[in-house]
Amino acid sequence: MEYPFEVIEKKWQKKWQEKRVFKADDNSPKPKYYVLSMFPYPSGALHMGHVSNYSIGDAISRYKMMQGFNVMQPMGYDAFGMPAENFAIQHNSHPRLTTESNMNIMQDQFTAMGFGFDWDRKVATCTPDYYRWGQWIFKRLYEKGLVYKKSSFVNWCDECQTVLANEQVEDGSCWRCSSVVRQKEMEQWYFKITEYAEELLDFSKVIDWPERVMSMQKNWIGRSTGTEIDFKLEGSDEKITVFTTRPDTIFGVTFMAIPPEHPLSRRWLKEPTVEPKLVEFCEKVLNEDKISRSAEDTTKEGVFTGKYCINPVNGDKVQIWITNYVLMDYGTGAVMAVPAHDQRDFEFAKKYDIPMKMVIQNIEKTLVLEEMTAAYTEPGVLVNSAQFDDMESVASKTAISQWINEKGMGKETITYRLRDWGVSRQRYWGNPIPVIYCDKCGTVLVPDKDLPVLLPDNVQVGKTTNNPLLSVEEWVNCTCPECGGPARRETDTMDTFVDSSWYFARYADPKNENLPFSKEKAEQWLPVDQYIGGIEHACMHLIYARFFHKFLRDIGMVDCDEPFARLLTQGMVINMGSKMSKSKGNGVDPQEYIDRYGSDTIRVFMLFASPPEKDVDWNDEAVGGSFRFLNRVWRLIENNLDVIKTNNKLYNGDVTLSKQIAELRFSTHNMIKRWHEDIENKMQFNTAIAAIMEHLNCVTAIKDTSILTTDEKAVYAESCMMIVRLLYPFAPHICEELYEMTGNTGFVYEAGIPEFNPQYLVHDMMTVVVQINGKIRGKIDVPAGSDEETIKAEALNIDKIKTLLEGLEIKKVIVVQNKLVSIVAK
RNA sequence: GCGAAAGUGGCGGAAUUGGCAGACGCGCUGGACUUAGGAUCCAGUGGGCAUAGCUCGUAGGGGUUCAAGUCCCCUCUUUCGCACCA
Repeated sequence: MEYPFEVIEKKWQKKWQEKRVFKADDNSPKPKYYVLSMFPYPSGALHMGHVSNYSIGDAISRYKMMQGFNVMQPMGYDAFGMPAENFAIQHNSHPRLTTESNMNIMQDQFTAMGFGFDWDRKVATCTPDYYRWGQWIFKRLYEKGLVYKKSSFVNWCDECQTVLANEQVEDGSCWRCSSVVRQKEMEQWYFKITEYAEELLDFSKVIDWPERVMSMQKNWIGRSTGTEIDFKLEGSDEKITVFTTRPDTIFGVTFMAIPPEHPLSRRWLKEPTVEPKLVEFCEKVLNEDKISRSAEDTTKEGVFTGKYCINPVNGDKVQIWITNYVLMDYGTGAVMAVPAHDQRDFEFAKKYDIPMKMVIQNIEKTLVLEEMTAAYTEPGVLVNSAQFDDMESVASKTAISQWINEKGMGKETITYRLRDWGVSRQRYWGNPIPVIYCDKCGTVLVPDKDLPVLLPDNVQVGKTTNNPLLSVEEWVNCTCPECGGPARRETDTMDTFVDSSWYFARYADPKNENLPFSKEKAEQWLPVDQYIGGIEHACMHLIYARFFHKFLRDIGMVDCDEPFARLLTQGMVINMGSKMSKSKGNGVDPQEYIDRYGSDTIRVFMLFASPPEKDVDWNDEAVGGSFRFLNRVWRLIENNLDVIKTNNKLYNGDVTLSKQIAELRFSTHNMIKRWHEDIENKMQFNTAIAAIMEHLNCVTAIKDTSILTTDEKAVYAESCMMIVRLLYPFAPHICEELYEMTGNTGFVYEAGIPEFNPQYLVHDMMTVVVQINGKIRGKIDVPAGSDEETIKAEALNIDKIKTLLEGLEIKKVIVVQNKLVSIVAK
């Protein structure tokens, strides 16, 4: 017989809703606890990843409710984005319709899973009352000089007709349609996230983040200290600035390398005397896609420009080459090439027969320039470096850098790998950028009172090769807010990562019509105490959100430094060793299993299968195991209703119990202790559940309760009820039902959090292991707390030990109280 | 190449201020009850052997220690992140 999960899950979902159990109260006197799981993209169905993610969040949330916190666990939808638009194109529909219908379907699934979300705080990023405030924040960023527009080369997908972020390009192809991505020069709006690079590297204000995520972000931001050095162009006052981390090699520069995108390259290409092969080369490189151009095995190529610059430290004439291996958007976009001491420059110089100059000699003084087959990049002693000769190369870095600074030839500086965030997207289904272009007034921001710039519905999605919004003429054409003359709207929309960069703050004050959220509400609820989501967001969403939060702090909207105090990155749900995906055909639909076993079983399986940050391997048979476990709990309570009902809470603690029942009491309190530790310290729900299973085994070993005394029945009743209460965060529906069946009123969490009694965790007798030379040879039971001498004597008195020790000399005996005796004998 | 994490039964995974390796679950084997079992219950389940016991065993090799999955050194493998970042 299976327990009636279908009936009871519906029943309790309804009750929770009726009693507003998960409503986060703005006026509660209880301390707040904000649990947040990353909101989903409304794809139309919850997948196993969501179920796993939200089962973790819900377990934490309900645990905190038991502890008496005023818990806020909100949920919403990351509802803008390209998939909806592409789907609409294919099915000749409208993104708004499909998105709304998808959100409705998912809402039903959320309900069926019974997750404890406060739906009154729901946020859907595609609604005007949400995206209005994204536009508002865009304007605040702009006012602070953190938004700018520039032309640069970006990843462009012809098929999808939009710019792609770097992470959306896989092996040179579009992640969605697999067509080849090319580089296209476009005007784009950028957020100056680099302004916050230094602070984003500082994690001292987070409480608990995975080391892994922090190091990924540090790596991504890529702080690098070095020196900027100015090289004057020959016969001109104009200069070309390089960034180098190796000022110690400055005397060894033999050429200058710049990319085709460099302003000087672009200027020289337009000169009438330009060599055709230079133009040809630049065109070739610029048309190459970013991925293959930057691949490690790409051959280094270049063309000499015929121009020279002057090395400021020694007046050397330096050839300027346009090359394919220098990046325009890192450092200054120009590299001083030192072939003798940089492998890339070495390869290039060899290929084009450019001179080399050795300026660092190894300690043994055995380096010969003509015999080098690779650049010498190790530390050494400076040579050919004027007054710096004989200086140790590492120490010379500072000395040379200071000297350069004093002479006004350059300065020490810090460069980041992190680039400014390009937020323009040439697509329809996103947040309109609140900008108007006027022939007279130039770029004008839409006044606050006119926000939001509404996304029009009557757009011809997919019918144009330009921005879809261009097709809505009555929307594009507008009047200039400043001069009242004719003007045009910006037709790019914002990257959807902008929408998700502040949603956690909107949940604190979701209905606010005057601001994104009030300062008071933000102070009340932020930071998020526990954030849960996938590791794949480590370098994107989680950096963007920290950036936004710090900006919002700087304009006085929030007062904490970090948005997410604790972060848990949950693993993926995989099937037969690989990630579930449609293309692999190994996806598993949660709904099928909700129907078969109920949501409590799915939750228990997810949480029990492995620790939350590890991948969960989906296993049909093991799910059945979780179901069996819940059935065993159900039967235990159902079969013992009388004993539990009449004896629960009767136990007064100070009575004699049979050995078995004393052991049962130990098991109960041991379970409570382990449950607390596993959840509180390690968030290891798998071992917390294992502790409950072990205890269940202990309870079910008692077959006949009729022979028990009243006190023993009370202990038994407690041992049963504790299962119901401790299982609650993981399998809430069945626990609410069992709690009610056993004569309780209200909800399980209202009973508070069970605490163990340390008194019941003390055993009278302890088993001590006896080792001879490290091997276990026997065991003894001794009264707890026996002194070392007694234990030692007991151990040496075991017949078997005596036999084994015959003819041996005891060198040493180590006694560890309550644990073991280790005898060293020869 | 650089950086990080990890390697424990047939499987998912427990156990680290060093102290009985394999908790809990899946699977498997045998049994009970059954017309039946994808139900339930009981027993067993790391390998080997001369099987009341002994012995080997936490990727491999060395070391420290009375005692090592846990600490130290070396090697291998896997996963993830970054990858011409000057």
